[in-house]
Amino acid sequence: MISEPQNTTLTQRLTDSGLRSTPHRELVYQVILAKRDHPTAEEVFDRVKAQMPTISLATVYNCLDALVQCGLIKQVNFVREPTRYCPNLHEHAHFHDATTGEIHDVDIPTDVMTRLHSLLPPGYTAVSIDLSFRGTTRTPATQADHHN
Amino acid sequence: MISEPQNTTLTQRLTDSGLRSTPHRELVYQVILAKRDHPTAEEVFDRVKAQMPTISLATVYNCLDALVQCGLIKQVNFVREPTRYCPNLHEHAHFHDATTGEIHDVDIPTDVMTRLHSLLPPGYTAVSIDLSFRGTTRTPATQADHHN
DNA sequence: AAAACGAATTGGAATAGTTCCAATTCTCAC
DNA sequence: GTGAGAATTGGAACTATTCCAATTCGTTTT
Repeated sequence: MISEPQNTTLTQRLTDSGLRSTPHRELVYQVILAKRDHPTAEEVFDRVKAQMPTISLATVYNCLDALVQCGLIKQVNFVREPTRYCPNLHEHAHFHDATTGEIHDVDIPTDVMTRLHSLLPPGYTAVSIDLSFRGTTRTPATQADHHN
Repeated sequence: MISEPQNTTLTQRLTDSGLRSTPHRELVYQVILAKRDHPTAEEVFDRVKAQMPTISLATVYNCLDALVQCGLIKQVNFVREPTRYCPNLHEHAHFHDATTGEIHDVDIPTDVMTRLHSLLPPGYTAVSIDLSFRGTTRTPATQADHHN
């Protein structure tokens, strides 16, 4: 069930950043990949503990930092919420549903990305762009609400 | 030195949101307007204390919340940094200079705003958009670095 | 103007999220 | 297998924020 190429990428990326590939880091990464949501460090901790009960929260933070450092995951944060982690490396934005608390990925076309970069005054160079929406999704109440 | 119309706006906005205009809230707002930066609650607290030494941090948080609620200031947050507050009500983005730690406002033209909204899937309604860049500004080193 | 009511403020305690640290364990290179 | 350096651990420390009960303040009612 463990896909070889992904681990290769992981190891590759880690060593590229001068970091070691360790079982802990691999598991943390796997757990984040497994469920395409945006867990907090605490949530990652819980999920990882299921498979590696001895791991400590400090190590989870450490692993997450390592993965962020080597570019395999990204940190996302919303106002007064704990930091969340996201394995989607596509350029994308986040939509934070104020009602359900859910976070959805929203693709951003390249041209929009380019346009955003072009808004910066001369001399400014952005290494990352963070775009997040907050709002609501249509409640499928009066419609056919058949899927959950 | 206190501009009358601004206070009127403040009072207006507060009462519109069912909140009272109080000396504390007025001062907090003034202090944020006075310096066009992006202070944390703690920084606001320090600045306010200079003029009103008895105010408590809890009250500062309360006042900031009130001002956010009535739409006079906005919360901004960056990864693993305390929440910052911003009196610029224009649609704008933030550029976080990774080197200096400074935060600069970046205007966003209406058409870009519109374009961003249009990226959302049907049924999604965004009440706010949060756009922030992280990067560096050109170090005026080899150039004429005459202004500080 | 006094009383009464609700909102705002206060200080301190509590909580949440994250980082730090010293001791231990692990991994890799030799 | 030994040594050096990196990773992990648990717990304490720290920072940011919220909560709470008591008090104060402003308005409105009378």
